[in-house]
Amino acid sequence: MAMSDEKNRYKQTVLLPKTDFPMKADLATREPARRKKWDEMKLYELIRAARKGAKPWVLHDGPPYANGDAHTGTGMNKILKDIVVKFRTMQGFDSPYVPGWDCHGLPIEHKVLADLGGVKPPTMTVLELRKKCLDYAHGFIDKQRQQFKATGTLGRWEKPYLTIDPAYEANVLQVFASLHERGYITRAKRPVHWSWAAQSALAEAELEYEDRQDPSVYVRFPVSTCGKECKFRELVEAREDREEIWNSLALLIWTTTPWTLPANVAVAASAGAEYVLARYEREGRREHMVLAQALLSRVAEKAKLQNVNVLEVFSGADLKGVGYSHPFLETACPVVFADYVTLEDGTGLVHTAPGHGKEDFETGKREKLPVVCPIDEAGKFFTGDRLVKELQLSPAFEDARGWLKMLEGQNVLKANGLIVNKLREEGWLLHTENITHSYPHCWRTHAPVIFRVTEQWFVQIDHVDPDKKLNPEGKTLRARLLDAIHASRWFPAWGENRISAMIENRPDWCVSRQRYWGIPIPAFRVKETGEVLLTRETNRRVIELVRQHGSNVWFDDVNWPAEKLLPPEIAARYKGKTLEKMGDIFDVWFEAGSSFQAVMREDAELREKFPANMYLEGDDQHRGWFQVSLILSVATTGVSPFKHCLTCAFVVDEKGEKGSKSKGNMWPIDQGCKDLGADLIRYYFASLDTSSPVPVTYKLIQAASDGYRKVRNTFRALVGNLFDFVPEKHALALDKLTAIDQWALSQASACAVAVTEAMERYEFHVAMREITQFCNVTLSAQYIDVRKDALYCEAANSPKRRSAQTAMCWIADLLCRMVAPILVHSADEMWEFVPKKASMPLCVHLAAWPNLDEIRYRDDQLDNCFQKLFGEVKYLLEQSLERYRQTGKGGKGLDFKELLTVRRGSATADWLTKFTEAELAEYLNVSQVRVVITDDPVVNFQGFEVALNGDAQVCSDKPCLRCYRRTGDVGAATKHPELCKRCADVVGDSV
RNA sequence: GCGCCGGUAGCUCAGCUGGUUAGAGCACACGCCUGAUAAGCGUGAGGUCGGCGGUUCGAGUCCGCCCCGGCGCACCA
Repeated sequence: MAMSDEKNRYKQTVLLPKTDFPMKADLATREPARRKKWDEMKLYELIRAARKGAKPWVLHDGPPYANGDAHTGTGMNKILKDIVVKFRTMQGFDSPYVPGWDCHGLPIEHKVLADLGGVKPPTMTVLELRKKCLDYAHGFIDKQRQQFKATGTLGRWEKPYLTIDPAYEANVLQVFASLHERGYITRAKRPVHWSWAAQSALAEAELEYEDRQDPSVYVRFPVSTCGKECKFRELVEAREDREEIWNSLALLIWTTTPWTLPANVAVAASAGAEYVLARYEREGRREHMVLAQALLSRVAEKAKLQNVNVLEVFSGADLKGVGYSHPFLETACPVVFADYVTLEDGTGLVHTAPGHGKEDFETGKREKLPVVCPIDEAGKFFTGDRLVKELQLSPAFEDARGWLKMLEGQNVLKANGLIVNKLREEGWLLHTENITHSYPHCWRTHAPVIFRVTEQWFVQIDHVDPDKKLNPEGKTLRARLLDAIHASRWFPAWGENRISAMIENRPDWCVSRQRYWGIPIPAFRVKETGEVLLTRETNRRVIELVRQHGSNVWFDDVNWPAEKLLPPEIAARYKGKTLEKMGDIFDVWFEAGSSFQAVMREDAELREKFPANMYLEGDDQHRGWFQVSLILSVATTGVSPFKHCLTCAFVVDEKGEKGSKSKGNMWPIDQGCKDLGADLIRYYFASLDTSSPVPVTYKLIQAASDGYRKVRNTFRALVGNLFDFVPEKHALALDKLTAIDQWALSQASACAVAVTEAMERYEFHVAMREITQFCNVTLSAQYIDVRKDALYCEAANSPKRRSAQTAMCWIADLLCRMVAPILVHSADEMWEFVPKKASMPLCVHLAAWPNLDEIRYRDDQLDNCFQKLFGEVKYLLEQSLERYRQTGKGGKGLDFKELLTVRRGSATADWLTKFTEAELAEYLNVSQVRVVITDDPVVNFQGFEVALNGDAQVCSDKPCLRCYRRTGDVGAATKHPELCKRCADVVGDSV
């Protein structure tokens, strides 16, 4: 048909958007290609070179453990780090990222041993075992490196730091030597958390509290002797029935760890509490016992005691001088007093075993009680003479009742049951039941932990460093740590409180472990005398040898006997004696915590940049890496190793359960990147508040893809309209732009300011929200929609069109830069479509963050007018149009004209008249607008009096064949009878 | 048990120092457009702002108590 031909003819003159920037992201194939390109162009090195000499801003990587896959949690951590680094880099900082791995430690040793059948084969040397551990670690470093790189994270992947590097090991020893020289280190016999499954001491950070069922037992400890001055004795002696009482009198104690009963050496009471002497019957027998008054009824009820009578009530202090005989070892033990004895549970009489509890140990120290600990590394009772000796039994003890025989070699958990049964058989057991309580477990083996007194190396948290330079005020390390914490900034802010509380309460740090896969504590022992040798000189020698040969020198007795590890003059001093290397290694936390020294203060690229600007890890690191790093750095350098500390929460699954490798509800991060796209995953992490638990599932991430697509398509619309725009040639000056284009730039500036501020606070989800809002509302629904006519239909080089293009080009550039730290692949792809000036770098990651001083273009008046126009007038109009559409008289905006009635003198009239009717028609996407200013009341369709009413009316004017507008002047140009005047002018003679 | 943080539409989040009918995006329903098209635009529905009480002329916003979730500390004998 002729009409259709006509239309096609004019269509060719419409400047429709044109771009090769694909609408479909196709992340799965494009992302790997882009990363390959980055590798080939050595992007990371280019960035380093470009920022050389710039002000440094370093995020120091906390080393993930080189074991297993990198899952979503570790992946999120790396992504957040990369966002920060890319942002700071764009801001112009020299921001190198050196990833690292934690390579020593029990989990790897455990895995390797498990592959060997659980224990080190006798034929295998320690060196051979360590070699297997090393290979294992290397395998996972390579694997995880690939997984992390799949997230688009840039860094010095080819030269990471590894805690197994000899140089790193030497630095760990250096930190230790420095602590030692400053007096922080002590070797002492103390109760420590002991994992019998891992056969090693554990630090606080290596404990996990889990629920566990244990026997709760009430045991009678028979009263034997009472001192002469004993008030309790006088009480009983004053009674006529004293004979009967003495014959069946016991202290009633309570415990949930029956296996510690053999180590019992005392009973602790509260001097201030009220106790009773009670008579009762059970199983037909009459007995007597002492316990706290407040707990009598509860105990009596539990144990179903009959005819309970309180014979005497007295103060706990009256028990001074009471002695009892251990119920099965028959040793004579005292009653002591301790302030931690409470009346909440139990009997008010506390079974005290200094070998198996921290408080018991302290009580034991004060009361000069023996420390008994008959349990070996594996959590089993000693055997034979060793057991007798440890229990401090007299040589005459014959074990007539078979207790020792029963206990010998038993695991503590098994012993629980055995002891309870035998106590019951012998009649000591008043009552037993099972209780569930949370109990510390070994974080790796998940076996319950026990307290065991051993000799260990400790870092003393309350030590006062004598060095006036580092510690001018003579404070304890604990106090200085709290100062350093306060001097750092914490994101979120509550992190400061959390770690402060932990530091305030923490005990000395037990840094020794009894394992193979780690860095040795470089102490020697004189075999003949037991003297422990650890000096500045021996440390120096060992550090030097480890730096040259690695920590294996300590474990290589063939090539490196003790003498060779000692400085010659010291070896000479001990001539004739046998020196041996002691067998402890460092807690792995000590290694990781030394990274401030081994990496930040040593690495050629980072050396000058200590302390780091940021540490960023999961919030569990408040008691882990943050804490140990702080301790070691403050103790040896006097300052916190970081200025900012940012934490993220754990990753959880759709049920809100903590993701864990063992549960299998987490997937490897590279698999997710492959399936969903790294940028989408990055977008997802950046769009929610990572300071509270982060749910991560494929479904949730896919749901976020709409937001991602909106950014992509908005950008596409912008650059699609820039196909014929060359900034240098066509860009207009700011003051020459059309009002709506100026407004768009003003909005973009506001967005950039908000985004920058959010990024500075590391609140990426706020930044993403700003960007999303900007794309969805300001750009897509308001600005671009309205500018289409100018872009498509005005003459190619008309000021109006060039004005719109100037703004769009500028906004496209801004948008691309703002999303670059997050959508690392897509932004770089977008970058290729931003019209380039000569000065712009090849890759967006080499580009600068929008300079707020330059772009801070705001026009409040303009913002106001357009906000009202789009917010109020347009809404009014659309409602009006909707009413038409619902009657079936469908149609697009251009089929309508709008009558705006405004009350004269109203505020609305004030700003509305700043627009011409033609502008209003354009901005409201209708064909014509008529503004009527009236003195009469303005009434809306519901009959309410308002300042402004909008009334859409079907426009019967003929539509322009080219621009669809019904402007009323179609046909004015004789040459183009189907076109409006504007279009006729634009088309001219070209068709 | 103690402490910290949070509980706002189906989802992800805004709501500053208390002040008009509590917002946005997505999802949903309905519709428009077919010149951003595996796009775009519009309208709509949807919330007792965890619960109860209090302060106030007025509270999502302040106070108290309680419930739920997360976390930390302590859970010791």
